Amino acid sequence: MLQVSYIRDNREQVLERLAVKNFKQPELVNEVIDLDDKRRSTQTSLDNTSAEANAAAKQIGDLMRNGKKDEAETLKAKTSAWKEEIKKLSEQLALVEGELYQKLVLMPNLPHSSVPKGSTPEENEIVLENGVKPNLPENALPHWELATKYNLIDFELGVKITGAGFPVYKGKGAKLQRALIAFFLDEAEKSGYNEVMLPLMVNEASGFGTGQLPDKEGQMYHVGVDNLYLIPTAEVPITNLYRDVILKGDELPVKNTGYTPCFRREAGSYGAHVRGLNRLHQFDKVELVQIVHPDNSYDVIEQMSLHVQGLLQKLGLPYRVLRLCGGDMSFTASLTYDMETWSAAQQRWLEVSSVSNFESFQSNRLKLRFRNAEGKTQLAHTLNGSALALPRIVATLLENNQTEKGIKIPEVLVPYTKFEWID
RNA sequence: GGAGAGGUGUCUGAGUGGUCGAAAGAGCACGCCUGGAAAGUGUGUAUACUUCAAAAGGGUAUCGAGGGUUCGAAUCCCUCCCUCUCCGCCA
Repeated sequence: MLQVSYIRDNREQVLERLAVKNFKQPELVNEVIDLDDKRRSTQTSLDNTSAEANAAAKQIGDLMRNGKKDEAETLKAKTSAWKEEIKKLSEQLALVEGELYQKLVLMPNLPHSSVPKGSTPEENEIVLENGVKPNLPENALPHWELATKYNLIDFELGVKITGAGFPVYKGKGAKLQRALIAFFLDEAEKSGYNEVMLPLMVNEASGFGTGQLPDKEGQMYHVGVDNLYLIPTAEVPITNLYRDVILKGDELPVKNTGYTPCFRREAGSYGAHVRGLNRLHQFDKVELVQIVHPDNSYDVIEQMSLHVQGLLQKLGLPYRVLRLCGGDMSFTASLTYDMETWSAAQQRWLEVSSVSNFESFQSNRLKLRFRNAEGKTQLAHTLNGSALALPRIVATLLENNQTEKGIKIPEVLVPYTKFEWID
């Protein structure tokens, strides 16, 4: 959520930057400012009236104590007008605040100046491409066939016990999952992240805090009896750890990492592109979250991008980094890098990580602040990134490393898998 | 799930209708003291809004959340949430 004060002070710039995101309702900017004017004037009237009523109440108390009952009664008689006024103004204020909030949550975050204008994925900027795409033989198999051939993943069994999109990993397939999780967590720790293990369900307040609610409710699984949501990403519980928190200046940066399964309903996505591991309802992911000083957040996003790239390099996977264009970015981000690996058998790029700077868009809603050098509270910047999401890594690993004699495990993973080949 | 107790500031904890944004202590910050530290001592120490104000400061709201009673609510009433203790169940 954007700060109203920022919108007020930077009206033209806000309009310009919203245009980069192809925002369709620029009129909201003026509406928000108007509503805020109304909010302020109503608040002022309410405050003034309350001040009068408070003064009278205090006076009545004094009169009673001094035995001047008659005077107290006279004054009492006058208070009903204030009470009515206060009630009316409070209702008005609640109404205006509600309207203002409704408009404000419709406004996306402002893109960073480096974000290219554009509306389709084709307009994303390719920042760099790294690694060698393997030349697979004619008869190379896509990962879902390899998974079956080597008895690594059973999609049918998942359907039987749960439904489509809930794969069952078996034998070396299961071990590979565990190895990747441990590898990613160890690498994060080396980069200074503190590991946390978290609830996989969150309450409504947390859903609001990171912006999944109210709009994206349909993307999460909801446990009705207890009104809890299965997390779509570890970002939700990790970031909400800091909801309503004021950090000391020297506590920044906060660097947390966590492994969790992620649950996404992905309603309406079917077809060839979601075959196998390409898109699932439940998948595993290691997430990085940082809370930083606003001055540093753009340095930090570069560091996070390098961390993710390091993982892909160590795994020997060809990848590219995209700077997302305004139209392809998420609602909440100011700048996003997507990392994609080359899936050699499918002959397409698969997104395996997304690293974003949210500036104060999330922290405003979370009320995540820190005490700055002047001792004042100030909204912190938040960033997060996957490092990494497992399924597509597994997909490209299986496809790209397939040989006549089996699938070769990358060297860095062998200490974790304890086997070098899937055969 | 049953029975009971309770939710106050960074923490402990007082406060049962007005003088309470809230005692006291601890912690923390700054200063004095000291060769240095401890002890001692002094001051300060919530958040948000503000078309009051240059600032100091002032006003308003907030004592789990939301409603209500009252001229006036941390304090009384109602609803909800949460925590603790005992019993039951259980990895």
